[in-house]
Amino acid sequence: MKTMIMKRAFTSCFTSNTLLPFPRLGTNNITATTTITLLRLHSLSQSPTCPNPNHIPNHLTKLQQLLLEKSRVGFDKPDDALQVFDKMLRMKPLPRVIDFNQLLAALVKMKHYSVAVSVFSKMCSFTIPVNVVTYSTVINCCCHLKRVDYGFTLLAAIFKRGFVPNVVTYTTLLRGLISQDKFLEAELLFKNLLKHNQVEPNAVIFNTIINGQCKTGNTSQAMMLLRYMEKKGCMPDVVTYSTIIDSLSKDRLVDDALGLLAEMSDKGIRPNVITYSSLIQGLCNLNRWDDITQLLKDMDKHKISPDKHTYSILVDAHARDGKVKDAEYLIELMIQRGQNPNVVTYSALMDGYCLRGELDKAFAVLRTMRNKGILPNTQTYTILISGYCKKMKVDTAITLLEEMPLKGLTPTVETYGTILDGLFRTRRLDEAHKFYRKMLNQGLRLDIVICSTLLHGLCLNGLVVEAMSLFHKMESCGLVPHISIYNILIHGLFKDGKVDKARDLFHNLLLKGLQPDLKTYNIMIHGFCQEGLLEEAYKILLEMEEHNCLPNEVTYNTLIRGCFKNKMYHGGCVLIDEMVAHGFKADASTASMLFDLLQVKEQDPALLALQKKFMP
DNA sequence: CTAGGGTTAG
Repeated sequence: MKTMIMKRAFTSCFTSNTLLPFPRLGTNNITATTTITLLRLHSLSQSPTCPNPNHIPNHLTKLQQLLLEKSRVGFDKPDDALQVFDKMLRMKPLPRVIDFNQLLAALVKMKHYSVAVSVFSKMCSFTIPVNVVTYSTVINCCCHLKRVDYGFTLLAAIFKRGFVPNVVTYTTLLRGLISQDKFLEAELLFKNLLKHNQVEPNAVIFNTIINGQCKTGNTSQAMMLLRYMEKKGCMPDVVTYSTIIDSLSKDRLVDDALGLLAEMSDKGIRPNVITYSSLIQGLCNLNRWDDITQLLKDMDKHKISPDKHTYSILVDAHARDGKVKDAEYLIELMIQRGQNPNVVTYSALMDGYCLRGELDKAFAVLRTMRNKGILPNTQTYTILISGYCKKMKVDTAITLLEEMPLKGLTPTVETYGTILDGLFRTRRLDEAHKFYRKMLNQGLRLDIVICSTLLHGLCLNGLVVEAMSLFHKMESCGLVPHISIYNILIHGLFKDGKVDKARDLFHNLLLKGLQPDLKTYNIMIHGFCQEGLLEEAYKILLEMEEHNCLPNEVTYNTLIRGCFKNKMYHGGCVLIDEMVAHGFKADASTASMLFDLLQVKEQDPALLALQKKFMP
């Protein structure tokens, strides 16, 4: 009870009213035994095909063989495993713990987590001996079922029965916490485990925490933890390096990632296909094709074959870059090399066609998938729906949306977001409202992204009042508005002529400690310029410099046009000089405005000065 | 040697 963990465990124990038998989780449609399975099991257990029957002293070994075979090949369905389980229950003497554990492991392999949990529950009610391995396996199932709380209940049970949780048990729980976005709790638990010497940490537990740090955007801390484990004599392995390399690649710090690749190779840790795939993805995002070619050559040299992930990354990169033909070729290539493309691969290709607006081709990909027996999933549909919406073909998009449930697919907020965006952009407000209600009725929760879509759509259609009320609703729901949400609203308010409200909202975000971004400032400058409030616009320019948010080409052009529009020719001139000094150029719109001004005949000295300055 | 935990694709 000295440690955090113990406290935690026992708290969980008391908060959950059932310790044992284990609460049933989710649905498990375990049907009655089938004759066929029974017959197969029967023939297997008496099998003359056993390599050497004389070496099988009793039925336990046969069972072991069966289990080994099954955990290698996998049960065809959870029922099979349950058959084996029932058979095991009737054996005398009872099979060893290890055999039961193997059975659970086989279920985990099939991802039938809730079935595994109910088997465990039965084991408990039949008082079949279990050990810490059994518990760890079941904790893992709970974590996969997004019930880390039950995982901790089980940890309490481990203590209660006098078992000692080990590094695997804790690693499983840490991973469970991290997968539930509870990284801080995971980190705290980990620190306490080390502090109180509750575990002898190994690479896997470190890797789990490192992965959590990477997932929460703390790659530099992950790097520090890597150095720490080296210092403690726990050598990082290929997973440690791959995890950080992947994170660096996603942070666009591919050169640092390449540095780590060199480092691991120096230390004799061999990179694998995952390491290379992560790097290739990072390079793809930066369009560094030459480096990609080099890495593929390295892989070839080290006899590491690209797998379907590697190919899918490449297909996706080419497709997003508009090179759909190359993407098609890559798919051909991967098939030739025995890596079968799957739904992810084809969805990436389809996305490429959608981006190019080639919807017929995108739809053809869907047909190809069907011909190959690859089932399109929710994301496939969302990509296609988004493609149709972008082309303003919202009716086709709606048809696809309505087709989804017929295929057993459930639209996500993302799917609805795409449809709603399409409806707003085609000004079909009643339907937008209808689908919004439908989305909520399906139990889908609003998130920041869908809110941005809605706010943008409402503002686009001049419904700023409705947008503001949704904004307040968001805040009361505990959704923390991101700066881009403010950008949408401020822009909408200005467009609607509500300068005071726009100004208020801007000050509001400052009060909340939110940092305006370049877009915020540009929107403010644009809004003030439109209203002839040039001084306020200029003050924003000074403000952004103070806040280390340097103005860009858009900032200057907006302000310069604002000056000209308001006949402040001298100010415009000064700003043009300043802009040029910063290495920016007048954009098309400013240039054409300037060109028009050169034709104006007026006795304004500032205008004459301007004309003199810019007259060819 | 024998059961449980870790890294990659939209």
